[in-house]
Amino acid sequence: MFAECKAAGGEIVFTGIDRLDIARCCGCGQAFRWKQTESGFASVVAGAPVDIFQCGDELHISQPSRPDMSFWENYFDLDRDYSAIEAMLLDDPRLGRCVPYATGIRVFNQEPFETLISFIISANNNIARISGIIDRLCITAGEAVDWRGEIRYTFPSAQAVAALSEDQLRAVGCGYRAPFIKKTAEIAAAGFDLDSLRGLTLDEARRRIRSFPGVGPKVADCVLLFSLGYTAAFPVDVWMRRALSALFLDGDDVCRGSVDGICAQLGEYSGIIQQYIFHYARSVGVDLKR
DNA sequence: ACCCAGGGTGACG
DNA sequence: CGTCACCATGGG
Repeated sequence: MFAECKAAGGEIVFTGIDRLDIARCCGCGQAFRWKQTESGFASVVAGAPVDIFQCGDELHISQPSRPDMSFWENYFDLDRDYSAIEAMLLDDPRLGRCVPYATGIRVFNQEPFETLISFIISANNNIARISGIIDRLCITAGEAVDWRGEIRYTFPSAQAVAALSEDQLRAVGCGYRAPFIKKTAEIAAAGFDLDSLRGLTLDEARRRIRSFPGVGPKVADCVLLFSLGYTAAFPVDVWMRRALSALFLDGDDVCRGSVDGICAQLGEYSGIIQQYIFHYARSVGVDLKR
């Protein structure tokens, strides 16, 4: 939620934002291409370079093309009442414990193809290395764009990724995921419209997106949550496994049924709540015992 | 040398 | 349905 938005001189400013920690958002593992600068963060989104910085409850966005407020409002999920979500979490001591570690997080609405490829790369991998692989992929297959004398690279199109050989994908560090990425890009380039997955039931969207090679339950939910608007999608990785075990299962191992039960309890925003739990787990560390 | 990281696939019961 | 070895890679 925000109070006001104005555009002037190629800059957009959202003011009066309740609950935003942009550094936390950019570094929490939902997006891999926001780079820290002296004053804020820099990236390339939708083919155009962008610089952002936060000052108190203001978010400043600079880009060369015409400002598009509604795009960024949606991208940063600014039109959602996160203070209400946090209030709900604070009602439950198990979830309330996560809030201090994660307040200000927002679930971005990113570009579907970029998110799909990024999270195929994320499988059995760590965040630092995922970012490096994606950077090299963009340099190899993306388009160079100039921004105030600095060269940045767009995330490559499905066609551009599909045109790479498996060896080229291995050369940027994809490893054994190279054939998955190539085949997935080929399917997307052949006309599989990821936006057609919007508005389905969650289970149906899951079923369809898992037809891409390299996309299992966890990657599917990441793409649905981080790029296709499914706020109930609930990715469970090793960190979530630890946190759910400690917070909800009295130390027992997580199984599929227990996750379904927890999600039903958390409700339609379980995916957003997942971000709070995930960030708590990563902040507190492996030592979630008790 | 070993373990781990925002896991998925295929083979086998 | 569930389990399990295997898959590249780099950092701790």
